[in-house]
Amino acid sequence: MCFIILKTYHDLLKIYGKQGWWPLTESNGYHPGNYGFPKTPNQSFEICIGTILTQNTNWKSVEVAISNLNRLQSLTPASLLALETSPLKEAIRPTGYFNQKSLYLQTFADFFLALKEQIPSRDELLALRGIGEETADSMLLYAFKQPFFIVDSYTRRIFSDLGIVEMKERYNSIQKKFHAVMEPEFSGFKRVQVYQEYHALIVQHAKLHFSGKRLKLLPR
DNA sequence: AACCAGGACGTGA
DNA sequence: TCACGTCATGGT
Repeated sequence: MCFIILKTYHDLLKIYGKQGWWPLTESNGYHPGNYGFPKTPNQSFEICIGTILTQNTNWKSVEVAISNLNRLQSLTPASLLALETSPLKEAIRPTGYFNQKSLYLQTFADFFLALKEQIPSRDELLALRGIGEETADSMLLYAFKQPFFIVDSYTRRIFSDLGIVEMKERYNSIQKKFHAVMEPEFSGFKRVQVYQEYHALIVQHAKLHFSGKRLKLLPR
């Protein structure tokens, strides 16, 4: 298992190169090789908004929604919180679930303001409506640079196919396996970079080689 | 024309 | 805990 997790990471990196996630719209999208992002609280906030909006939805739709919010000058915590409900729903409509997501976004904006630029704990995030384990870890890893490996549906598919996890295995159980392998190999901020890249590579690979639930090609 | 996309949550068993 | 149903738009 240890070998497979590390080898797959290096294989994907070799095939696709650095992905430079999280894609930030207001700073010209991708920034491969530059791990300085996010540089400002507003950029961190934009990432968090993206993690909520992309739930069970295509990223292209999220880009449209974030662009809409930016046009309304509502991409900051305070301005998003102040935005009326109906224009907010209209702005994020392309991502679907706009009734719940509008509530989730403003709940989070309120929480983000109260943080005063401190780093939230995983439990604090999980206590918020609309933030489950994957979304919490996405925020922690990409917006707050904390070493939490993200387990999404692609991760389950790829690594269940490789025989080291079960499709309906508990989130924490799968995450532990990755943490156990990666932590001894990498340390400190390096581990954050690797977790960021690994998840991005998994998504990139899955986007290109999955059709529905069927795997068309495995890494090598 | 069904199927699914970088999920979360509520419900009844 | 487990298995389903619901939320909703947009692309293939």
